[in-house]
Amino acid sequence: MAIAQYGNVSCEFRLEAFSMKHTFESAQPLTFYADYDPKANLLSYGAGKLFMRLESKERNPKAVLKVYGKRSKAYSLEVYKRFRLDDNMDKIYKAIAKDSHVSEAIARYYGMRLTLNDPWETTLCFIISQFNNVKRIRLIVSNIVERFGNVVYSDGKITVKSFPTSEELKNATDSELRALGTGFRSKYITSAAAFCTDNINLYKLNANNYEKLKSRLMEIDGVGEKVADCIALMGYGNLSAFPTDVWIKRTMEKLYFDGKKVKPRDIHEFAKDYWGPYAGYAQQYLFHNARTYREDKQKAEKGKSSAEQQA
DNA sequence: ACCCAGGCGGGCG
DNA sequence: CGCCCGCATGGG
Repeated sequence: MAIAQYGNVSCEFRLEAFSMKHTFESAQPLTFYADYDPKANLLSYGAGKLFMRLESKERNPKAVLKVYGKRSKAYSLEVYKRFRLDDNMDKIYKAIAKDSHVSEAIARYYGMRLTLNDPWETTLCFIISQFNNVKRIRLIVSNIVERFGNVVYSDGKITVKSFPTSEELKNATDSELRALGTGFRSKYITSAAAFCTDNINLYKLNANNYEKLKSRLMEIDGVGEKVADCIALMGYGNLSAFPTDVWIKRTMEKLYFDGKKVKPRDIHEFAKDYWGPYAGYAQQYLFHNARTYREDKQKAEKGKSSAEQQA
């Protein structure tokens, strides 16, 4: 593929630890509707009124991240912020790699970053995530962007739409949303959209006060403790948050609680004491490892057994 | 057929 | 408070 067809390079980042592949396979809000081409390691998506196209040349552990688009300072700052490129991964890895469980996950998914997403976008994505799986979350979010988003880029080959604002969604009808696959979550979506438009300003919440932030977010219909943690982590960049979903619960019980069933409160307490201010990064590595390494092992087993059958 | 998926709100004790 | 249940939908 000719680079020219992507337009001009607007900025370029040389990074010590950045993997677009692992970042985009790790089930974060922007990956729920981005158009990602793993062969070219090229990502396209709409963010607010921006269109982003990024290409990563990975030279593990060094990477070059090229950004195609408008050559402006605001644009490059947006990319910088969203991909948390100022995170000192060396320092973070040292802080969370306290045992082989985390250090092995870091080795496998070296360069995976948390992303910093728009608060409303994160809220909607994780309301949809409840009692759902990643594949379907991706589908539903894409459907919503396709149906309610505005075109931010179009070149004849690819069209990219922005994520709809709460105001753009609050008047959506129930049947309209259910047609997009939202199911029983449809009422949460319209209720949250109205609340975030009229009763709370997500853009004025204090990102640094973890407990306060979480309790404010839980005022939103359809946002409980787990979803609030996801929003705090990926929508506000509060790295103290430790979202405890079914995967993390199982993983934590197995690795740190001797296989015993424990409550999310016990897990939060452990995470806070053990990983401290970077607990959120530990969570993302354990979560991605639990899902992906398991899949890879299953594929390997499958390939092995079929190979044995053939032999 | 049955079980599971980045859970939540409501109702009950 | 804590516990239990129903909730839509598609894939393994």
